[in-house]
Amino acid sequence: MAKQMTEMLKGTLEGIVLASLSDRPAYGYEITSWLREQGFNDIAEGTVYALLIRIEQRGLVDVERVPSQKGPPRKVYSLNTEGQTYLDEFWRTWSFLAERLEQLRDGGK
Amino acid sequence: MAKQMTEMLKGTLEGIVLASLSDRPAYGYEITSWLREQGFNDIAEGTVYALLIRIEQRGLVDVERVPSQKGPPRKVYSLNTEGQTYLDEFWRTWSFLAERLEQLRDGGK
DNA sequence: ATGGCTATTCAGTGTTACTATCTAGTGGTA
DNA sequence: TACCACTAGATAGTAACACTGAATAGCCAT
Repeated sequence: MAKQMTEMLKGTLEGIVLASLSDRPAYGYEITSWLREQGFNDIAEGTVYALLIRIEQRGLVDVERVPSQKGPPRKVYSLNTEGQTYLDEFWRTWSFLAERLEQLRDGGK
Repeated sequence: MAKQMTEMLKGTLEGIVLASLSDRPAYGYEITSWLREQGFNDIAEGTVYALLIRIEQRGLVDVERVPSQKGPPRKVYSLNTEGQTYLDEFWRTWSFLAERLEQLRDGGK
């Protein structure tokens, strides 16, 4: 992937996934496919799974193992209350950053 | 600093500084102060200096040593052609990401 | 049984911002 | 003089995160 995108995703990819989970629960493979549909063509599967493990260990999501007809059991993640709080905080941080950057882009310093 | 902001700055702080330099040349201490004015209260000085060394080594900026009446000589950085190209690429990457996030925020998945 | 799709895990790497500390030059003040 | 504050830059070590590449595992069709 482009190096700039890789670096820019740090911190934001987590928010993207949490925001997606706030819409509806999903499992890792599904999230990866969805990200690719959204244009994040080069996101590695390993990246998504590592992220999911992190947010699970931080207690931001609940996990349920669900059998699949197409392969090994899925780990379905859903945002819990703590995760929602964290997501709200993410949006505040994002908004601050986005505002500063928009100011910078049009209008110079 | 808030951990979310720390992670989100990875990749974007570089663009912010480059964008600032595209407006006018500046030296490290000045950039740090300016960032604080912009609301990035907790950015460490060491972070800015490290970033400036990186973009210098990548050849994105030109450097000039300028004596100061207030202290040791300043290293004044200015964006060069290569840096401008890199900044344009940064804005494209940022736009993509910002669009995706705005979509996510209003409208869900 | 083999290959293809689904699904998850893991070890190792590179990049970046942070903390904490250090060096240095200038000017003011006790 | 000695000390302090402000200006200005450098550096060693740490934490966090996305990536690479590979391995494991289950299901189905040929």
